[in-house]
Amino acid sequence: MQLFLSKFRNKVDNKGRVSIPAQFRNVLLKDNSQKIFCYPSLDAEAIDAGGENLASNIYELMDNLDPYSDERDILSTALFGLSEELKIDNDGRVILSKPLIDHAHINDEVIFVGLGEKFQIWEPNRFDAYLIEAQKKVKEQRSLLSKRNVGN
Amino acid sequence: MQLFLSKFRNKVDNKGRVSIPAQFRNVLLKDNSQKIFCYPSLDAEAIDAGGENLASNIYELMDNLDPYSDERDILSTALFGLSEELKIDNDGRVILSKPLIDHAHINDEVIFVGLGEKFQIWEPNRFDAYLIEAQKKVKEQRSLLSKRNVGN
DNA sequence: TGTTATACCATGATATCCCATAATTACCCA
DNA sequence: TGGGTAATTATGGGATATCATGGTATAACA
Repeated sequence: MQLFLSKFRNKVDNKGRVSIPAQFRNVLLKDNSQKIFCYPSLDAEAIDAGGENLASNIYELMDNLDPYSDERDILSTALFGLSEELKIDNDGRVILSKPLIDHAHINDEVIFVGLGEKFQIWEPNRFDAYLIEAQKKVKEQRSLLSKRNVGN
Repeated sequence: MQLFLSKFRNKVDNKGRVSIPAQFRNVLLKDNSQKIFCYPSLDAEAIDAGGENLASNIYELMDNLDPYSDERDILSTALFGLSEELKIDNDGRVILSKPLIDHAHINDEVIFVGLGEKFQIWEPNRFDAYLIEAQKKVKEQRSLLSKRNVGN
């Protein structure tokens, strides 16, 4: 499978349309997708997205549950109920739904971030803040590591 | 598209009519249904619904139970006794029956939630409460769910 | 006859399709 | 290598189709 890599900043026009970066579209095509599968990210105020491959991963999770159990209904409410398949139009654009926009606090611009088998869609400022936090954590980890090294 | 995905909020007009979301209608068409098969949800104050596919799955499930078992009696009463087939009119609407409305405490608006092979119809406020619980459960179980993925 | 369900029509909002354009990138060949 | 040409891309706008929803008229019914 080809991976989603790198990041791109695109505009949301006044009809709510956003271009999927061409590089990502190419990955999706290899995955046989004319649509993207998305859901609100569990850990971040961002949208998780991908092609058939990502979708079927989620479907497989559900297949392991008893079809008529309470547990399955509850999990599929959160997984299927909050997921969406967005059609990619002839110009390579999608329209993000209101719930997804709200979850990620998206305005008139977004950042697409490749994460390998999936990608995320962020409001640019929030993504920057997230990056800074992430880098801070990396540095903390590193200083912990180097302290151990001092002992040698 | 063949699974019920995402959620939609629609109005119930003063004749009791509700539009089935177009996306769901498309799934039903693939399933050859001009009607929806509904019954009061066993574990929730909501309506379970789907097309031919759901109906036949439930028949099948019933067939596999011992004809004289309590389990079968209870299930067949709970499901078939209370299940209904609602005609979809030319504008894509159905009229919910009084018992279904009562079970789900529906007023003048509903939420349609896709759960994969079926969907549910909720009174919006009750759904919101249920969704919060569902999200909590997904987060709890996430490590379990994602461990299965590691194998890939 | 009054009541309820069904078919039909109207409308505003939204989504979808198609085309235009400017900017960028890929390509080719001297 | 350079420079010009052709594709690709992101983005905007207008026209058309679809959708949810309300209303009216007709048919079934009891």
